[in-house]
Amino acid sequence: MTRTADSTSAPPATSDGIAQALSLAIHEHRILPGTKLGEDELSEIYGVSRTVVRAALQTLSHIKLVDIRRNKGASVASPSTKEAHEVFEARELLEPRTASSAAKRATSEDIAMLERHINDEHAALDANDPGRALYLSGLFHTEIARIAGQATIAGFIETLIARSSLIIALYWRRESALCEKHAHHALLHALADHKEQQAEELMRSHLVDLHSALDLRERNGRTLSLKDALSS
Amino acid sequence: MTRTADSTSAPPATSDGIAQALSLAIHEHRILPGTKLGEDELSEIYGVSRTVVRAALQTLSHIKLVDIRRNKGASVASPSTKEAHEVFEARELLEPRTASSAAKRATSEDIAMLERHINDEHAALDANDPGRALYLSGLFHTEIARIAGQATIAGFIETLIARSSLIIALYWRRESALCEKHAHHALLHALADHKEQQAEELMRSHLVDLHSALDLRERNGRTLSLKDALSS
DNA sequence: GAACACAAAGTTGTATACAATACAAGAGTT
DNA sequence: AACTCTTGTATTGTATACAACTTTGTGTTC
Repeated sequence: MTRTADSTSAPPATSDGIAQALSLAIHEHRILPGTKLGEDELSEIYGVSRTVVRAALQTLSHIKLVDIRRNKGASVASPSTKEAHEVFEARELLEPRTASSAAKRATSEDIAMLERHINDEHAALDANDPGRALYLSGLFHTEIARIAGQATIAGFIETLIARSSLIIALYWRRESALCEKHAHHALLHALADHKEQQAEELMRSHLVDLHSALDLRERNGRTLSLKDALSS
Repeated sequence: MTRTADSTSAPPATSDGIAQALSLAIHEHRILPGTKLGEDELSEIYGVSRTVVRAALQTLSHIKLVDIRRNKGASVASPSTKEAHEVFEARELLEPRTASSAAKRATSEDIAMLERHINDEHAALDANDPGRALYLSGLFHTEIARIAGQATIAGFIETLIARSSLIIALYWRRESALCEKHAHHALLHALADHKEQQAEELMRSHLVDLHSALDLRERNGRTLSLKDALSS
């Protein structure tokens, strides 16, 4: 473990560093949708001026991780059910094809890295750290996109996965993440064996699984996010 | 106050307004790839402080329209040939399916709006304003994505089209934009008649056409952009 | 004359001060 | 008691001042 061990101990005094730190905290569900992100508060935490905090928040707002409203400030975004559907539909459009490309191009180092990610994910689950497990689970998808060698599409997928993390925080239904274990393992084998079509199909069904594991009935998520916000 | 009544009639003193004005200028090829965008210069032009200019530039850098390097400032991005391929491959993945959805959902008002856009585009060509014609041509695509009702994917397509404008500025080969005329007309009819599969296929071949109309041989585009920069 | 070193000018990065807006509480009136 | 208007506080938006860096031009040395 190179540089883990600290939640916020390594202070990233730069704008990108702060954006990344906040992004990680959101991915790991340590900050929940709806949480207010005051500029003064953050600038004190990271020991920089509001200027750089504002830049970080603007960055995050571009990938729709935080919501900035004029004269109202920034808060962690809480996607509506409609947005949730859109995000997963976009993933279902992009990721299967990307998995296919990845299966064609994956090297043995790539496979080793993915295997490492899966192991880390299991370790996080065993350590009772579901937030980190979720983050690593997302990383598995972004790495596949990167293996596919399409940086542009990989960037899109990265933002979609970030938003998925918010959606899961708001609308997740089942307790079991066991299905994922198998799905990721199966995907890994398909990629290692360069079975393009199989990888594509596995990815598609995996995403449909995730999508259907959400509770997206109409009772719009705002109220739920409000409740979350109050609890903090 | 030299508030020059100027090119873009209404002076947008806000950060988003400036970003939009610059984006439009880039779309219309009034600012070419590689052009330096000094903060002082822009802040004087728009009559605001560097603070808001910086925010606008950061926004544009997020959609890869401008390139910001630390301590070096901002300039209009000039995509490499690799990036150009990626952008069009991403479009070929996203837009056909989107056109299909649009064909299913298009209302008569949607069709009327698209028709208006095509007419405007022809008018711009007749008025010898190819930049504006190119911008409107891109708008045609973004409007189709919007009709499809997938705001997330529409956002992706919007950024891809913006980058396409840079790519065209750098690598466009043919003179004739006539092919587009027919392609857009044919697409319009397919959408109006709700012929989903036909719309999907037309969009795909249209994009392949555009892609192949680029000169993306390896002699990387940086030099070309430099030449362009010198000519201004 | 060419190469290097250094100085000066200009540009970007960051912090701080001030202005404007939104939110909350309280006083006063009906 | 309910409502509204006013006032005070807190937070965001913008401008400006200062620091750090990059670049450019000049002068010195070999």
